[in-house]
Amino acid sequence: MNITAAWNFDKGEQRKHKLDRLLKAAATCFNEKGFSGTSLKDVANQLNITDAAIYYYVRNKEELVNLCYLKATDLAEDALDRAMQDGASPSEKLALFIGYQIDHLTGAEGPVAVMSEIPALAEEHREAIRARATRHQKRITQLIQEGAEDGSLVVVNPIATSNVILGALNWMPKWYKPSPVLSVDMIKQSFVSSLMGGIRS
Amino acid sequence: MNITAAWNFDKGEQRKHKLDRLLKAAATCFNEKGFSGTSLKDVANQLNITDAAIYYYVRNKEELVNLCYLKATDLAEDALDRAMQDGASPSEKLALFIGYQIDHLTGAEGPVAVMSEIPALAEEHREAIRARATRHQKRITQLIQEGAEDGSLVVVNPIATSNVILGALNWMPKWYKPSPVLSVDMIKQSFVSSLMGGIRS
DNA sequence: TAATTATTTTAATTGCTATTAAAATTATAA
DNA sequence: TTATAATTTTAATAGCAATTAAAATAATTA
Repeated sequence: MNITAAWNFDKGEQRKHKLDRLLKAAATCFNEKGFSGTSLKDVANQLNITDAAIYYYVRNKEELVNLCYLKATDLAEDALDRAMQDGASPSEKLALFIGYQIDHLTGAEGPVAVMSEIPALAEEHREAIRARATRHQKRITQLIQEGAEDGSLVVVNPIATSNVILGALNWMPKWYKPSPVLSVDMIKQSFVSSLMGGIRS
Repeated sequence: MNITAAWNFDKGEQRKHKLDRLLKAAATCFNEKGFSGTSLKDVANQLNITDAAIYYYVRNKEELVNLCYLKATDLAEDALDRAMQDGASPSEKLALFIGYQIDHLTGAEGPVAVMSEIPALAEEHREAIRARATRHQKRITQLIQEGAEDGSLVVVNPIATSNVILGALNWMPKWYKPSPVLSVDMIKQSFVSSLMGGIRS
């Protein structure tokens, strides 16, 4: 019985693990060729399976993007949540967020899909993702605003500034690949320095 | 004869103008739904013509993206060229480049297509675009480097920094729309302040 | 081992979309 | 006006890619 339970557990885990690999393969393709430019065969090839096998893990292609975008959203929110917890000042929170998010984008949970084809989502999913993305950006804008108010940040316009920060981060999966010449740590320092030095007072 | 020449001139201009409108409609669609996610019918609908009519102006869909990407590349290079001319120090050149590029992204030449599906290009075009994009980024990296050397900029890593700047700019077409609350001028100031303040010594 | 369940593949089917050719329309020139 | 050239549309064609159902294989359980 213990054994049975253990096996069942493993099976569930195996399935989850395979879905995970599927999402990673999909994200890789999407970032490279876009959602619509990626065929299920492209994704399947990366995993040495047939395109039809994908349907065992996912209802359809749309669900595949949706899961990728949900994961991307989860990670972004997680980075911000943790930054809010760990940081003392708005300025520090912002710097931590940038670092945590870069960890996600370059870490083992990745690759993270760039959310650049939200209109391709089914209406329900689209609105859900949009709402969370909007909320996320508002939280960051708010943080910048607070920093401006308490004097720890010097900001021309909080909305534009949040777009600068999120733009630089969103674009990362487009160019990043592990490299000895440009370590993740170097990237983090550089991003924080470039993005924060300018608005930190 | 003068009249004939004038008419011929106008005809050529009209054709050019229509191609121009075509490219703008295409860029709008591409930025919204991606290259592969955009059908020629989508583009045609924006212009109140039939999808087949597009083939009078362009050989095929691939040429359409290529022209969009060529235009995007031209504009980016133009912004940098002019900045190099007009600016005195590396720091000033960089700031001018950011401003000029935002002018392009928000101005009447736009919308400018985000070059996010380069793999969709035919091999020849792809390599040509890639080469120019690489060169463009190298010039900016170089500029940052020079600024670091002459002490006008403080930089952790020039490559990462150029990615921050280009990422923030590349992402702009994804969120920008004319708005009275957030003027182009405000955006320019904000971008320069956020992106430059941090690396300016 | 035999039976059952899970996973993957093979082999259709279907619809969409790029592309083309021919026809129709519109504009220009004589 | 009439002929010629430019532009657009209508009406195919053709191929790809998502999806599905049925069959095959592999794994698990009894």
